[in-house]
Amino acid sequence: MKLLKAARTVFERDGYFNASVDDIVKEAGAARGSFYGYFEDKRHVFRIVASEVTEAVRQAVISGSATTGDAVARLHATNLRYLEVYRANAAMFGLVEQVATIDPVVSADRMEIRRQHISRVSDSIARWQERGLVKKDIDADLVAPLLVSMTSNFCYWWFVGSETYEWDRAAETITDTWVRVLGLASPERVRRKRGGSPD
Amino acid sequence: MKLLKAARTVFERDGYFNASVDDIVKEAGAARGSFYGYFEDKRHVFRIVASEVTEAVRQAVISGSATTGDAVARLHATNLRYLEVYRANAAMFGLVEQVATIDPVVSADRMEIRRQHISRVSDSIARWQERGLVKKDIDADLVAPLLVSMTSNFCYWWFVGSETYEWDRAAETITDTWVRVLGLASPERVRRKRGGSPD
Amino acid sequence: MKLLKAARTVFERDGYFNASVDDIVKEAGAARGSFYGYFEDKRHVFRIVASEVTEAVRQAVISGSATTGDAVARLHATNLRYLEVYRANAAMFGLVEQVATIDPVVSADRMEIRRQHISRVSDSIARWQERGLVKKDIDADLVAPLLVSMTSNFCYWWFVGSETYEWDRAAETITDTWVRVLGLASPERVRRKRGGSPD
Amino acid sequence: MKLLKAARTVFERDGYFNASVDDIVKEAGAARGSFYGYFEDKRHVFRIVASEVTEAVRQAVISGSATTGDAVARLHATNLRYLEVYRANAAMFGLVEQVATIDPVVSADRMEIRRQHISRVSDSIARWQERGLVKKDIDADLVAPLLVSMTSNFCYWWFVGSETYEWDRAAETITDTWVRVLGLASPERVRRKRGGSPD
DNA sequence: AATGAATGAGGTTTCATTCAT
DNA sequence: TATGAATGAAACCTCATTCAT
Repeated sequence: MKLLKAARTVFERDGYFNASVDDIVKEAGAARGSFYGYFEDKRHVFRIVASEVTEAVRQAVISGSATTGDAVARLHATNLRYLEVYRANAAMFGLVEQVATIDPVVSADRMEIRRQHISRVSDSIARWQERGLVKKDIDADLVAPLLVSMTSNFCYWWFVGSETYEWDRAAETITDTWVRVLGLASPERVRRKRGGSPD
Repeated sequence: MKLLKAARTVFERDGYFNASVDDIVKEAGAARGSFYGYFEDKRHVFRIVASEVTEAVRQAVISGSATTGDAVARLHATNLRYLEVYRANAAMFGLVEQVATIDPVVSADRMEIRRQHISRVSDSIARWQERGLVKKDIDADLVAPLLVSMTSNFCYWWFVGSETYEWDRAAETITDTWVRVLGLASPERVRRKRGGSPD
Repeated sequence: MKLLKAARTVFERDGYFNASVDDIVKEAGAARGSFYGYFEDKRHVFRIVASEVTEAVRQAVISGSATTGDAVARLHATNLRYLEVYRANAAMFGLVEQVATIDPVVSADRMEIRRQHISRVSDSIARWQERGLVKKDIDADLVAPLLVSMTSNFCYWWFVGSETYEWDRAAETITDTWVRVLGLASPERVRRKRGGSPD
Repeated sequence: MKLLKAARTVFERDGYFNASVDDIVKEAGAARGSFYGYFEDKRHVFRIVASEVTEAVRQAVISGSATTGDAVARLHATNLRYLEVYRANAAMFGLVEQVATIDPVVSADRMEIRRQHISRVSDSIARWQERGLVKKDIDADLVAPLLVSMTSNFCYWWFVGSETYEWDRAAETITDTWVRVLGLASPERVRRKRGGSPD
């Protein structure tokens, strides 16, 4: 919708706190009062805009859970999908972090994404452990949040902040680091070798 | 100083955006105008309060660079120091993340801390590589920011957010994860050519 | 407009410096914020109110430039028009002098009025000199500002200050003084070569 | 005194309204509170500074009342004295006009100067009329304030405002204009000629 | 639904003045 | 007398929100 699109434009341009309802309606070419026919207030419209983005991240993180094929290759594919979604929505994703610090609803959304992300990683680890690809002494309840923090926060400084990295090398190093942390062996390697110090 | 202490109290209680200069002077039992004898505005007083905290983090991260002794033990000590400083200043540290999104000065401070933290980790990795404790093919320019992201963001969700972890186990898992990522062998282990989980 | 009228009322009653935006909105029966929908600040609204008055003066000073008829009679008519406009807008005219000392825009307006006034007088003198009603050795570049100063400042003390003069006698003395300064002879008098006090 | 001098400096530099007590004590190198040991408030210190200036003008206007000698020459001398004092104290004199619009005491002082100036001119006219140098039909009660307005306001625009005139020519034209207004004949001319149309 | 003028609470900031030392 | 920190009244201005049209 016109106002929703305008809101996202203004938020991305000015940030949440500098954006005023006025700026949004001006951007949309609408009248001041029209805004309140659609949204309760600035928070409300932000929550809606934000949910578009968080949904995209959820998709990137949740999908592709095929249980067959090469584990490392699939992990890498998931990581690449995550990096791409993060980069494409960097501005809004930065804003979600910003607004989460003051809006309980956005904060809850943000936590829910992380929760799901962690959950998905935990499940993967458990599956790998069952298949003997990851040692049983890996504490998934701690390692999963650590890996999610590592990846999401690295993306934050890369795509929202001003750190610059080379795409391929960064993506590969991320996956490589996951592999080292988990001692994740490719199924082939498991077959061939005994097991698992990270290479 | 009275107003500085009050400012920190109010910021930690109400957050940056809900805090007003009025609240601060009320908390300090001072008059409205007194505030402006010491600070230019709310931003200014926040920057000062924040710099106290960022300085504490800097100390935790920078100090203790003895080059002898057990590498893993010293890494663990540094991590513990970091966790303790983060926990002790959790509220303010959360605020720094919050305000960094809108105040360029706080943002620059925040970036500088990260830069120094990464730098310190890079240096450690380089030293370990020279001593043969870490393989040369570890890309410190990417692994250092990844490790810093992992640790700082995990602390954020733990101490500022509402995730709960058991202190000892979390601390040990963090160090353990660093060790796995780097393939860091204790000097002894290097000598004895024996694997083992870090203490 | 409601606020503009209220602003003028308050300015005339309290002066520029004692008037607050609050007083103006209270006088208008409007809300604080309404003011800023129309004006940027107190200065701005004053400039608008002032421009109404300066425009009135400009009209009084510029108009009626018929080139025929009795010179003295027409001079007197112009002077009367000036006195009337000054008296009718005395309060505001005093304020313009007051605010001109601190607001560059009002100051520029004030100067422009004087410039136009002087210019108009200069032109008249030149015309009279061409027609032989005023001697060529009159230095219009100096005499015009002197006459304008005389008239406007006399009005200031009369209508804004507390000096009191009898209307007819003052008006006639002013015109009479202009005539003496310029040695302005009525066309008839020039023809008849007879002196006479201006009507 | 140190504060008085500083006050004048600050007033002349910043104007009355922009000048703060703070600026004055800073200029004087004194402490905030010291000011109130000497003056009641900003108005008070301005009144004192102003009275120095108004006294100078009073002197220029009142003195030199010798009743003998050439009338026009003495008039010119008085006018020159007035111009010189005005020019020398232009900044403060402008401020007096400014502050007179809001401070009753300064306003009264300003009026008193004008009253004395007018009075002095009236007396001169009366004396000249007795001596036959000025016609009896000149209405001194109106012509005196007109001449004072002319001279003082011309000086205002010249020395305080931004109008520029050549000193000698302006001074002579002023006196010349007085002479025309009054039909003032030099005693010599009176003796030689019959009477008095201004040359 | 759309409009946009009007609202007024809420914040910011200044500065003349006081007062304990 | 000198100091300068503290005071607090009084102004300023913004902006989310309402409401009559």
